[in-house]
Amino acid sequence: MGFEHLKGFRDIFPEDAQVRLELFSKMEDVASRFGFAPIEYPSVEPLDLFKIKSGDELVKQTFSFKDKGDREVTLIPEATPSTVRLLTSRKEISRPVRWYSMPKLWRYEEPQSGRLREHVQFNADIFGSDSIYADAEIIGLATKILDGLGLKEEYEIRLNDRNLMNNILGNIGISNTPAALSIIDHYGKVDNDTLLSEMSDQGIDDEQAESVIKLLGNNLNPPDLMDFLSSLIFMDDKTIENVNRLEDTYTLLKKYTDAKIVVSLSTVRGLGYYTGIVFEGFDRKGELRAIFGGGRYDNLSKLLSEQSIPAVGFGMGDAVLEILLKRTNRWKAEQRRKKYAVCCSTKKLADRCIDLALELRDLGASAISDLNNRSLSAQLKNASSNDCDYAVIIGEADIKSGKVTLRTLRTGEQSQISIEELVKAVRNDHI
RNA sequence: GCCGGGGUGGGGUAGUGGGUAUCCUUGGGGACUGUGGAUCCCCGGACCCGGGUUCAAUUCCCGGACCCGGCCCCA
Repeated sequence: MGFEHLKGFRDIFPEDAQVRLELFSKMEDVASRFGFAPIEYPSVEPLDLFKIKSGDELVKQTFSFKDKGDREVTLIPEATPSTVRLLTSRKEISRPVRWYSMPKLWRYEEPQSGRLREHVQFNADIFGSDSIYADAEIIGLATKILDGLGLKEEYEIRLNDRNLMNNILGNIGISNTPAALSIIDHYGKVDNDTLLSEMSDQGIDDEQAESVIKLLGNNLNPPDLMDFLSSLIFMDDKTIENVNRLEDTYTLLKKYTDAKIVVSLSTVRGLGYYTGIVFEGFDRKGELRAIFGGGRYDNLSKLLSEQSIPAVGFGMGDAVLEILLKRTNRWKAEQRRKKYAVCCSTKKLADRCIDLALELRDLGASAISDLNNRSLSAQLKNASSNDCDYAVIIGEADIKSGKVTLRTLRTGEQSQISIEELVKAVRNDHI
């Protein structure tokens, strides 16, 4: 019998792991350029940390268990509560705070495309600013990451604002806002008749429901939002203010990216704790789940700590991103140091191979020598299947004159060069 | 939790109610007496698991786990 990974988990082999490593490193590089500092937190936390925010539905989908001290603990299903915990535990940190992390997250549910039971999520937050500059900066970070991956033409950003939606719904006469938002979130997944009956179940009359549905269908060019809304609903001062804020954020965001940006009034994000802007990134073909998503959550720190700290952040999971990169033929390793296989013609020279391999490694190259005392032809075969760029062959005759054979494996060309020349060439390759 | 689809060596496949389960590839070893990925030879490796029907199940039936996708939910 054999063992396999658990359902919804992944084994990742070198050909993918290498690309992932580079992907993560690019994300961190952009975050660092934006002045975001890395944090880490435990993979196991008290279950209560997540109950406070989201309640039973979330708890049902966690990998949770009782520890030996009879405490309810869980593999973390999201990054934000832990991040807020770190922030609120150190009151001297000067604000605004820009933090990022790349945790593994777990959710216990049926796996499907782009959603697994274990995934890695890039997560970034800004704490201590309630301005549109923070909103634009955090979305800008997400766009710079994707743009840096060459995806500028492949995705779009959908913007909306929770305050705006609350005011619109209020003006229409709908009081049960959370229920209405939850139904709005279904828009596009179910037909409009279903939406109508869902609203009806929540005590929203048909006229109100029709007014809402009329708002949802279009992805708007943000500058057109004011005219669009004015033509359909009553605009009080508050709503006008919300629209202006969203349009101003859009204007700022244009500084960061040329990617497509729309206002999508059906993008509300599921959970109730968002308090301002909400946003999601989608592939433009609309085939995949959200690439990233986030928003402003000014009340969460109060719930967890009694401190009131405005916050805006997003998460970007590895699963959907990987699918998108593969579909657009961008899933390949790029930066790789040159790899040398140091081979010898006879077993007697094996020790010389070790010496030369060590020297090449010191110079920053990747170098291997044979571990199994195999024939030269086997060593070369191995070099080729290990994806080496060059074979350095140490032969009996050559070594006496201080030379080796440098063979370019891709072309088969080879030449005799002195070890000094080799060292010089390798060094130049790795400056 | 629910629904649909799927399974033969590591990958890709042929085939069958009955005999040592086909072929390609990958992997390991060797030959070619110092140049690989060529050629030749050798070796390893599979019918998802359990139950049922049957003289006989990899094949038919049922169930389960797993994989792919969808629902629910979305962090």
